[in-house]
Amino acid sequence: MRDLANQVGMEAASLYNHIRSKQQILNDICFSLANTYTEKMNKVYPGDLSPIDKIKSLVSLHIQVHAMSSPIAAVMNDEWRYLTEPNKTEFVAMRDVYDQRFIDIIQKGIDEGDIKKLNPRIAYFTLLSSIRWLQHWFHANSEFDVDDIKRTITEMILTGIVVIK
Amino acid sequence: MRDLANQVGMEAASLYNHIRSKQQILNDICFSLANTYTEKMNKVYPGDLSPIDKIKSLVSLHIQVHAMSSPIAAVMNDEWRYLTEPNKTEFVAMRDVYDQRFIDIIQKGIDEGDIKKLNPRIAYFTLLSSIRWLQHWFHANSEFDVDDIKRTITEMILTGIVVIK
DNA sequence: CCTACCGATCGGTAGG
DNA sequence: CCTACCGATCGGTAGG
Repeated sequence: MRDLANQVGMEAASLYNHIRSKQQILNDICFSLANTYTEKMNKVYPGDLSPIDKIKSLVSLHIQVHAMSSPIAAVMNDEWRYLTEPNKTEFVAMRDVYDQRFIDIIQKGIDEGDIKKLNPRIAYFTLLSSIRWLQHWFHANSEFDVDDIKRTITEMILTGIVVIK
Repeated sequence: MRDLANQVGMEAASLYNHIRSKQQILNDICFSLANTYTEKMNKVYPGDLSPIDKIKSLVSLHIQVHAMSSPIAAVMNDEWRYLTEPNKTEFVAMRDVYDQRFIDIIQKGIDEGDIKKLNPRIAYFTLLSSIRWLQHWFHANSEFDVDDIKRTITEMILTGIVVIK
């Protein structure tokens, strides 16, 4: 809190005229992002897109979030476990629903013959995880271009790195 | 340190008959793993394998490390930034060499026409990152089987999730 | 928004 | 390996 206060040019004690507690900041960060993801899933999941296109659309949001606000994404990804109850339980419940729907989409793709017969949970974690490095490496002055990243990551998830001959 | 002492059944102060400092533990963890990775790279990099087979071999080690000692992998991945000097500089230097050689292998695969024309740095980070979820999800009583994970992740990295028709 | 301060906790040492 | 303890730091409050 001293570091934070210093960044905005005041004493730590003065921060408490603007926020309730350190926990409240964590809470706000985690749920604002969780809501963004959940809203997107609520739109995409029941829609008419093919499973592959649904995955493309969700992956695109994940990359966008990491690129536009990577510190926020990093805090949610790494610090959600320090949420206090009952917020932690609520957060985990939201995440579980999101995970399950994403896995359902993968399973549907498998059933329709468009996605390989992989373990859908392993495929899901591998897919999502492949985006996470952005939270450490992507920042405003990054050497990387968002569209280049979006193209490359999406291509790798869909068809890998190997040239098929 | 109190938690750690409690786990091994002694007082925090007694720990210091066995270790020099908390920093020393972090140091030992980071460099023991960094050495494992560096030794493997020193063997694989100059070898006769094709770039694709070199990548397979390195990916296999990464998965093995995460599966066999995921807390160690998690500590190195997430806490190396709290290393003190001169250790931090040395660690980063080792990692930079490792990264560069891995990227060289990808570049060679591109030059030889076996790997798609992707940005090799983006491809490298995406590839490595896709393994990281194991540090949070894989543990002794995990629902997942190591060989199943190795097969699925390797396949996804190489040829993605889509069925080519 | 600041000064002054609190109780808890941290990594670690002295001395046995 | 323990008791006793230290100085630093943490999130946060009282009172203005």
